[in-house]
Amino acid sequence: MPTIRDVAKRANVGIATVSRVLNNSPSVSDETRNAVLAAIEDLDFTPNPIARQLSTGRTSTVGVILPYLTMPSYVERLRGVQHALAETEYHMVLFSVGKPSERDAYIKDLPRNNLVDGILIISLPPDNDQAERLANADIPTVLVDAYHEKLCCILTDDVKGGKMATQHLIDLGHKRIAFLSAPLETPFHPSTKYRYQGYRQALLENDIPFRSEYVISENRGRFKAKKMAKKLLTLPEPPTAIFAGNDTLAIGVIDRAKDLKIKIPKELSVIGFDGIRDAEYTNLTTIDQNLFDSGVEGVQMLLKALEESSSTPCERRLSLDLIRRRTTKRVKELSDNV
Amino acid sequence: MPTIRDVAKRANVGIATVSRVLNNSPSVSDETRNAVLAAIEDLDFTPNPIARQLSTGRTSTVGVILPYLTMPSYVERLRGVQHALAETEYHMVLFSVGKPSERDAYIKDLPRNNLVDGILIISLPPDNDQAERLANADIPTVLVDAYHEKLCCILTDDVKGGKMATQHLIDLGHKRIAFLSAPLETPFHPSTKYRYQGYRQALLENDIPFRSEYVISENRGRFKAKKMAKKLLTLPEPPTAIFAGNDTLAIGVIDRAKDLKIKIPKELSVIGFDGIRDAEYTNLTTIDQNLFDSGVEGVQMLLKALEESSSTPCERRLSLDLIRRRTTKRVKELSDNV
DNA sequence: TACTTCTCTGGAACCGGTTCCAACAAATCA
DNA sequence: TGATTTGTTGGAACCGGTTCCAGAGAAGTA
Repeated sequence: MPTIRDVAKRANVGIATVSRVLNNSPSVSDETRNAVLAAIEDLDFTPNPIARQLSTGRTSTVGVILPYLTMPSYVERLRGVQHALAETEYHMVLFSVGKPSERDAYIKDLPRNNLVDGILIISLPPDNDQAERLANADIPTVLVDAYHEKLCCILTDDVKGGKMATQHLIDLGHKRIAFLSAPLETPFHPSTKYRYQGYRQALLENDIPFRSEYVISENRGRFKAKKMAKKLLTLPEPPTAIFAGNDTLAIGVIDRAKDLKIKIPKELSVIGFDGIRDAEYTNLTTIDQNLFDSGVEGVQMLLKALEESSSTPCERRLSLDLIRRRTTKRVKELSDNV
Repeated sequence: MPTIRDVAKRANVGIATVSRVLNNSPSVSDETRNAVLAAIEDLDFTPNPIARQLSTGRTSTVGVILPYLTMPSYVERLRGVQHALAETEYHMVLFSVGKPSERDAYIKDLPRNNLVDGILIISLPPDNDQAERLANADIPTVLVDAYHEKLCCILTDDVKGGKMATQHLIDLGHKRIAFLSAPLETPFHPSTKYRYQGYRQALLENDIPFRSEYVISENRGRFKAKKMAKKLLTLPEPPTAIFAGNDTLAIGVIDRAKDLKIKIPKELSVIGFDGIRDAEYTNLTTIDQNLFDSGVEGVQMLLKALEESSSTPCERRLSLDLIRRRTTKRVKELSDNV
């Protein structure tokens, strides 16, 4: 592999001049520049990025820490990150987290080891210690779908979204509204819990009594959602609407309802949360939290921080959109039928 | 940030000795080692990986080139890669490809720029020129779900899989078997075309006449699959079984069949291809091509190549498993009903 | 005792870039 | 004309590790 010195020798110039040409420095005469470019061409020279990284201290790499790619929402956010980074000089190193200890290890090491210029953490809220350390690190960090006052964040208001979903059902006349989700307490992201809080608030504000038998949050995954849905739908007084903690679960609910010959939306309204692609395919009414955009905006915020090398905490709130499709309907017609 | 020289000074040793301690060289006395370790501790020293990379020439990084994460199968393969790499010292840099020009650029640059120690290419077959260059590069390449004689490959026999799927339907007594897929000619991966070839072969071997109206390959995505399925199912003589080019499409077919009140599997058998998670949720009969394992094995093959620094082409064929679930059934019962 | 061998250690060179600084020629100014 | 500025250029130092090689001292051998 030819080096910058080989190029210098061939072009009869100094190594500093070659470096100037490589970095488009204006203070090189056209004549010299052309000679250097010719030498580069002749030798098929490519600068070694590692050497450049060592001497500049910049790696042109962004580290992305995110949960193991089990849920479509993580994938969609990652897609947004990828899309936004593709247009830049930055590379993307993926650190996928399967258990809390891995998360802690990555968050501890990454800011210190000079491997990346900036960090993007997706759906993994750091604790106070970690946030403190990240805020004081030499490189910037942006949280996507997680909040800490000391850091820059791209936020989704899950409480508000939970309220929007529930309110939509209430607006359609529903009073027997169930909430179905994965377990509320998780080692990772608390979004499900917030959505549940939104559900409770909406009920409260509309004077609809809370019924604990209408809340089921046991398992994750579409397969398990079907089991949970059966419990709800075979209650003596089943709900007329179900708010599922995410789209995947909502699709499971719909599957089960079809199996039980319950017509959607005529006999049961179902609303999801996230806005994943499957929701579109299945015509699911949902709260779209603009997952892809969250990745894009996370990158943009990080790039800005890299440019300014400022590290004041900042936050950006993503919009939440109610997407009405074909799984929710006015309850009036249901009453008519009964 | 403290450097190795700071540590050396503090421990009253030479820098070479500190380096030896960092690399667990046996030729350091316990006394000296402890002194160095104490100094490292005192100064909170972390070795700079970039500097190490420059002097050793190794980056401890694997580059993964794969199509934009649109299809669940890519994600599942990536998950396998991630899983296998997590247990090693290697990091993973992601190069996601949206259009052919990006693929070509990555394949051209990555082997030359010293950024990664090895390359994993997923579902993107290189042309002869590219393969030649990859084979002659200083770093090893492994293809996952793609073949070239000059390179190491993890292979899935799509033709065989297509045959297996079709044969399964034939074994169940079906004769009116349709094939529904995304377009057969794509700028990227030809797997769909191979599956189609398997379909044709199975028909031929079983003396079942090919009917062109039973082949539809227009669009990709579950949503579009529903439209294509309608065309098939409203034919004057509709098929009794549909082999869908992948699981996502198969799920679309099932959706549409439900809409049309066609009972599955009683009135229509549906088989998919891939073995994605959604197939399990929806109880879809499918050809499981062990996507996750393909990623794991790709990494293992690459690690082996990195260790041996040999570059003889090699190949490993992944098994294909027919997973019988609830969307295929003997056609006899159908005939009984008619 | 003298010599070889072995264990442990440190200095210097090296990886391949960037950049500070000094130098020189040509151009500008007084 | 001499002094100063401007435009280019090259050498050397630097980034922070690894590693070759030489050397000191201890241990082993004749």
